Order: sequence, then C-alpha cells, then structure tokens
Amino acid sequence: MALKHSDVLTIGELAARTGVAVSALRYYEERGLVRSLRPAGRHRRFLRSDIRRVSFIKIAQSLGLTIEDVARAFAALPEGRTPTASDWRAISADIRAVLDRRIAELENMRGKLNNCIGCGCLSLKRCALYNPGDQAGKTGSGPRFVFEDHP
Amino acid sequence: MALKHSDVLTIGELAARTGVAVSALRYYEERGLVRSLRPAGRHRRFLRSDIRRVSFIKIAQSLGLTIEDVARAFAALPEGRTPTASDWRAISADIRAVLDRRIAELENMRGKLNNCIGCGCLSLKRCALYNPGDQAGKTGSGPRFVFEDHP
DNA sequence: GCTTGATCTAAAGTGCACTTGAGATTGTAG
DNA sequence: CTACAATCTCAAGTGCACTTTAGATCAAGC
Repeated sequence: MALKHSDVLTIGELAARTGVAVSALRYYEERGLVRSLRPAGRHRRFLRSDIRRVSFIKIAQSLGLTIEDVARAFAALPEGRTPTASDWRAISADIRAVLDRRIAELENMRGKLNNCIGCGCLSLKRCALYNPGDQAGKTGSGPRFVFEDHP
Repeated sequence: MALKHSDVLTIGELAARTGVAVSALRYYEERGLVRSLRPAGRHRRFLRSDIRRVSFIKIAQSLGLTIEDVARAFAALPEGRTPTASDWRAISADIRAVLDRRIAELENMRGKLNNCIGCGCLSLKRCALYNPGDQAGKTGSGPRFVFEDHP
C-alpha cells in the first residue's frame, strides 16, 4: 500500500488544485487536452503532472489562445508525454512570440487612433484605423490571436 | 424632387458602404446601436451619418469592445443625436485609454512570462503568471476589455 | 450494509455577435 | 401592370468554452 491516494487525483481533487471546474476538466479531456486513467472501475484518475498541464491551459487561454491552439501545442510534443521542463520552455517561447505580435499590433492601433483623434477626419472610409487589408481586427470580432497567425 | 435618394440610404446601401452585412445592421438596430426611419411604408431608411456610426462600431469592436460597451458609449451622448466631431473625439479618447490599459497588461504579462521561461519553475501554483488576485485574465476566458473595467 | 457525497454519461442550455431560413411584403425597372 | 430584386419579421442555427440538468452509478465512512 505504498502509493495509492498520493500519486493520483480524482477529478474533484484536480479541480480543487487548479481552480478549474470539474465540468471544464471533463470538457478538456473530451477535447484531448488532458488524459485520464480509467482503472477497472469507472472513475477518472489524473496524474499529479496534470495539475501543471491544466494550469498551463489556463495561462495560455488568458493570453488569448483557444482550446484548439493549446491542443495543437500539446500535440507537437512527442507522443502525448507529460511535458518536460524544456517542453514547457518551448511552448512558452511560442506564446511569448504571439504576445509580442499582439502588443505590436495594439501599439500600431494606438498610434493610428492618436492620429485619428488629432486629425478628426472622421471619414473612416479612408481612415487608417479601419482599413481593409490592414493588420488589426482581421480575425472577426474581438481580439483573438492564434498560433496559425504567425508567419 | 431635390433630395430623395441622396440623403437617405436603404439597408443594402448602408451595408455596401460599410462592409457590414444587412443582417448585422438589423441586429445593431435591435441592440440600439443605430436607428432607422420607417416612413409610411415599411422599409428602413438610414442617414448618411450612420455610415460613420457603423464604421465606428466596427473600429470599437476591433479594439475589443462589446456591443454593449459601444451602446453605452453612444448612450452617453445627448439624446441619441448624431455624434459630432468632438463626440467622436471624446469616445476615441476613451477607447485609447482602454487600449493603453490593455497594452500595459500584456506587457506586464510578457515580463512575467519571460521570468517564467527563465526560471523554469513550472510550479505554476506560485507562478506569477497565473495567480489569483492578479490583473490579467480576470474577465473569463480570452482577452476582453470593457469600459466597466476602468477605475 | 447502508447512506451520503462524488462521479458518471448524454443532452441541452448559456452568452456573444451574428447568420440562415422560411415565408410574406415592398419597391422599382421595364 | 407585372416581374423580380430587395426588404421585411420571426425563429432557429453557429461557434467557442463551458455549465447545467437529469438520472444512474460508484466509493467511502460509519
């Protein structure tokens, strides 16, 4: 009886440790973001390392990545293994790149907005702010930046 | 027959001039973002100035404001009048403030991410990046910044 | 052994910003 | 006047990321 409750977590425990709802965890599993053991019986058992995995999902999301983006990032790791420190570093670096692009975009936008306020052109047909072919606001409504966005 | 087709626009014309779908325009009206004349007959007629109004909605959205945010901004103008140049300037200034805050937030986040990559702590429980009580990622999933956010 | 709480599945609901579809009406060119 | 396009209303559907609900099953403490 060496390790039984100490190594694995119930879904409720994982929820408690990550602050993510039980229903959300099930949803993540359904979408392939986490995996659970289903021993003889029926209930899910998670590994301790899934705490990190789930936390990472939330971080990535707070940076604007979608579930799909995260799934892709995870899928890039060899054979669904629990990510190592250097895996995390690689993914984090990707996210930073996305972040850099997003910041640049917003700064660009702010510059244009300042111009716009200054000139008061208001025509908006020729206004730099909302011009087709421009960078910002491309991906539909609301800010959204995804992995696919980078060059 | 001085001015008939020149002063007002059909919904199709407004859609063509703004690049916004007819259905979206009807939705905006329903949500109170634009108003239309409904003369004796039944079809909507829009004012030329609504082109600016709609363009502004799209700009605001591309900056991350919701329909509700825009509605609030418009509602702040005296008695639903067609916004003047200085109205636009005031609203634009508000948006810029939101933009500033958002950029600061992202930069903050980037700094933390850099630290995180550097230190490789990976614990994420104590990681600054995803810490309850912290600024970023508060408003649910995905980046979203609204008027209500400011102090 | 039994009760109680945790967990299970599957389906439906939520909120945002629209789009799509169905079926009726209007407006305009010829 | 008549086609035919544009517009109308109202209801339902879409996509994302979940949550909620319902009814059943499992696990654990007493």
